[in-house]
Amino acid sequence: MSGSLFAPDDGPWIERLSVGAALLHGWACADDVRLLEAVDAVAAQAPLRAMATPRGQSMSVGTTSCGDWGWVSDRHGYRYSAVDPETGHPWPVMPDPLRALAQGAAAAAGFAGFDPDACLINCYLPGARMGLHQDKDERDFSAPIVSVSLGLLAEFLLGGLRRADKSARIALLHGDVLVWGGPDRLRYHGVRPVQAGSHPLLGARRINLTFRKAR
DNA sequence: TAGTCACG
DNA sequence: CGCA
Repeated sequence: MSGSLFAPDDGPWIERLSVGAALLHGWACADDVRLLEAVDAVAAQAPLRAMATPRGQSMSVGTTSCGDWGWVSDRHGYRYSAVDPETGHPWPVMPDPLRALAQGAAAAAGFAGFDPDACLINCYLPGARMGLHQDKDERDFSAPIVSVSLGLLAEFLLGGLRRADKSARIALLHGDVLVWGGPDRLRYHGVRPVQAGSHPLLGARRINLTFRKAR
């Protein structure tokens, strides 16, 4: 005998949260080193930076992107851009391990055929957070959102379709993948301030990868 | 309103 | 902590 009677210890397992949302526990754990190497390669070409909100305030997360489109924010608003505004260069190509992970996770959650053209990379140091918001800068909402967590624990907030709706608190651990789409595609969501800590692979940080179909 | 902060 |  080995392991707990109450928690699986032999690989990923899928928790269905609602009709269009699923939490894939530990889905990315087996590939974590490869994924982190890919993220580092992207960040070497398109450095993480704190973006400004349209009201001029600095976001607490460090952000970069890869793929055909990158999500950007400045005084002009939120939008997708084909080039990194910091360098004027196109975003780095989406590394194959990242694309494959997103496609596999989407399929496992019931969204076969997901073909992301944008991967937003957010780096959370302790204290960093993400306010409640909707992902609504994409052209159409038929494709799901695939969110991969690496490193420090995050307390994720999954709200409803209206800002005032109550949010559920979901613990996101290293390797967890959260997928939401269909009737849940426009759910408000956010991340509570990340608590201090240290992860064996990533140290004192959390990396989140968010895959979208922007166009 | 992908933000912060004051107030109860 | 929730609200404005």
